[in-house]
Amino acid sequence: MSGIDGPGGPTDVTVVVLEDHEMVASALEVVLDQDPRLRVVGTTSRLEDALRVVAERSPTVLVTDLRLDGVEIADQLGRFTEACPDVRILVVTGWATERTLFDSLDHGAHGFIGKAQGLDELVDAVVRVADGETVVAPQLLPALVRRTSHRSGRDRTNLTPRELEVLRLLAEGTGTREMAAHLAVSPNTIRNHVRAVLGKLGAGSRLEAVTIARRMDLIAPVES
Amino acid sequence: MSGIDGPGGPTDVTVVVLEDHEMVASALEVVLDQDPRLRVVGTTSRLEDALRVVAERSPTVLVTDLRLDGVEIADQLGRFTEACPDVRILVVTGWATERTLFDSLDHGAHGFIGKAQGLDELVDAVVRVADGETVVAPQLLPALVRRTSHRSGRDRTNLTPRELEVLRLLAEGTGTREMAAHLAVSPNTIRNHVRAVLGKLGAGSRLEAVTIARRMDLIAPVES
DNA sequence: CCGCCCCTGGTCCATCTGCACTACGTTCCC
DNA sequence: GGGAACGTAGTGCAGATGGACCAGGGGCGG
Repeated sequence: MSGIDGPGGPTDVTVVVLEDHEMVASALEVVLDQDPRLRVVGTTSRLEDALRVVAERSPTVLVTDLRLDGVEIADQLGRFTEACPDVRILVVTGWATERTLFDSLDHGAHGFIGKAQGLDELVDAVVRVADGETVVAPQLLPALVRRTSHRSGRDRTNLTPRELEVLRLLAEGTGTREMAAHLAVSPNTIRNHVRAVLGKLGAGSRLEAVTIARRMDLIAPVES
Repeated sequence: MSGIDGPGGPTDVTVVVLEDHEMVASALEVVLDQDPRLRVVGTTSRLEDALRVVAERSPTVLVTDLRLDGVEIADQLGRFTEACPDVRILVVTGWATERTLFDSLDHGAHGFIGKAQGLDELVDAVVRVADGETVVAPQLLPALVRRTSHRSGRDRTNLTPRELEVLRLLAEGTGTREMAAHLAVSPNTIRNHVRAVLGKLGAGSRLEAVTIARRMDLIAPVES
């Protein structure tokens, strides 16, 4: 446990950076390390490495990007808090949407900013997150307010888990028959789920449903 | 026109950075500026700004990422060489595929590396591109070789322009009737095009065709 | 000039899909 | 206990789609 803060704020913040692109990870490391208050103790583009480093070094802050869709955001963040309960997580993503924001915040993130932000804001966010604040990119605040006020803004699609699953398979071009086999249910059931998805998304065809879902980022922009 | 090189290589390379994410752009600027051989004279996340700066400053090298699909890569690179015929272009992308590589190289890029590369390689690539070399990420060399040898590797799908157009519309969830209206042809014609696409891609449904096309990156991963 | 390829338009038919509606068992919560 | 939501499964039907063909017109290179 490195020192968190003196009476006047954080002084020696240790940071681990996890970012998909090695080049960007390294560049961020350089930038963060230039700030006298911050010390980068780990930089990687691989989740496993990051988990290991976090467990070993117990950094003050984990700066991580987001490469995954909803379910996996939860999983990813969960594994970090599991590896080191005290670590504070700042999500930095190029895919800043209401949904990724909420998913992150719901699953343990203490900060969330987009890559559209500048470096100053990044450093500032790291420091403030280390200091115990919860930091959210200003542009996304309206969404937050909207959510807390009349609690919609997000899951107004309210697809059931099963429907989401079917939707994801759809997005991969899976046919009815295959889906039925894959999920071990009757084709009729698949058709019902698909129907429900179409209805809830307001789509007129499977194809349209997938594009709508992609736009609402219910599914990752590019599948594996 | 800043000096290109003395007898021993480039000495004062001016660089303009264009990169989607402001944060990454700034970070790369910091990193590049740390190298004594390089001088960053412009950093932006907007194409128009980059074009203006390139026209005004005539930098040695333009470092740019790639956010667009094939057609627009050509357009983007073309506008830069138009703005400043002498500028050498290094493409740095997180979406490094054979197709983006070839499209870039075919349309005036002098270097192409992925964001999976490290900072050293980035700096090295900038210097070498400035020095007159053509730099390609090592991992992508096999693709290059494959192409130059038996000249396939790429357009073995050989979709016709019209078919590509239909495919792109398909990817946006457009229905047969809409496509017919949009392209001002008969629905029958659309169906023939779709059929041809399915055949050439080996797809069994429109949905599958779209995902296959996405994987072959015939279409952009996320549409506007 | 002839052939090849592309865009266009069309037909026939079996199957799939979208739409509507019913139904049963389970789980969870009031 | 009862209701709501969910997953499962089914039926029926009109229209869309995939598969297999054919054919004319235009452009382009041999």
